[in-house]
Amino acid sequence: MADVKGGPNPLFLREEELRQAMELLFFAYRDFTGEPDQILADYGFGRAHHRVIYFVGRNPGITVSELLAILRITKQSLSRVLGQLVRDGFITQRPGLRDRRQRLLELTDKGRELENKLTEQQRIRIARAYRTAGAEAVEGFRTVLTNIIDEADRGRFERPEAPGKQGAKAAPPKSAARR
Amino acid sequence: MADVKGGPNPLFLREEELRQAMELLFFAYRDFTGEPDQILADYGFGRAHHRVIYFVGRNPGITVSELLAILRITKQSLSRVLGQLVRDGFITQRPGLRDRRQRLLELTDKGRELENKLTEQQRIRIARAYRTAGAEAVEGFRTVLTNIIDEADRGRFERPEAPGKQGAKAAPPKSAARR
DNA sequence: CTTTTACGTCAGCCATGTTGACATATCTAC
DNA sequence: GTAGATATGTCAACATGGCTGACGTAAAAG
Repeated sequence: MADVKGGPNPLFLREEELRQAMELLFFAYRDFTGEPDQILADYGFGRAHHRVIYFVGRNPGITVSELLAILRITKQSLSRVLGQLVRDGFITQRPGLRDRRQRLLELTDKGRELENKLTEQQRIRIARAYRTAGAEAVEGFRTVLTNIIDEADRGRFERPEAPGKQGAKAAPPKSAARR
Repeated sequence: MADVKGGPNPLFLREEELRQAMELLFFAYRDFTGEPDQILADYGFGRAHHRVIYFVGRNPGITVSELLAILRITKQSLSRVLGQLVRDGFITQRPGLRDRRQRLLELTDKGRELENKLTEQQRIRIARAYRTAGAEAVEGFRTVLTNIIDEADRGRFERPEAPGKQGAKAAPPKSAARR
């Protein structure tokens, strides 16, 4: 951690730096996801339910395939938790207008309530970290994390002020406007 | 991010900003952990094995309880994967010197080899993101992530140049020097 | 000497991922 | 309008990796 500017072993420093990043990700994700679990347990749900509720809440009218692409799980796995959430009245399905094979997903009021309860602690945690770290650090946080993400999904996080390659994507992905 | 100092709807922007952070974490972690899995499958292992191998490699001589505290799982869960790794010759155990009830864990050569294979892609991914984002962004990334982590574990990531509260912790946690 | 600690183990349960096969409704193209 | 592709669902079986609870042993600590 001393030995900046071409010390005796820059490769070791690089390695150490990379490993610290990996651990930061591990610990941050561990703690970030750790809190909502008790609430979920009260409902007989797990993290998978949380993820589904979250992304349906964020993308009202999302299709099943879009959700699958985000979560990167099989339809059978999704079907299990999604089925429960629909049966228990947290999510509604309705056929697509243009394509009636699709099941457009949306949170019910009950679903929105649970979503809010679940993410509240996470929002507080992030807000605290953002406040403590300051705007400049937040900018760096976003930049690095975006670059860690597979290129295919970076579009979700494009900033309008980005100079250079600003394609034509301002809207989220494809969903959201299919109601 | 626009709309500082009381724009039309600062609360909405804040909410949006926080949700983007949550999603950045989700996608980054999804892609960061996604790659090593094929390699693990070749060995008949899963992600749990990877985590154990990683943290034992990082903290040679770590005790079982320390590992449990990092992973935040039960000893029964750890025992399953750790047992396999020891039996298969990736990790060795030896009794502690001061306290012979402890089993100090260490990677074997075989273990180190696998560790390297597993984290290689992850190191490449982080290195690419760091290079693209630049030193300043990296600094912000570290600052924000550290603040997302539970206070109890932030010590692992303390920087020597940090002004203000620099306690007396320079060495990692407690392990590492117990051989 | 008793209690606490560090670790292990057996047994069973649950959540959540997987593969493979098959069914149905609907859209698209020829 | 029929054939094939697509969106979704479902059944069955299996693996991983969490969990709880109970019990055991060796060593440290009082």
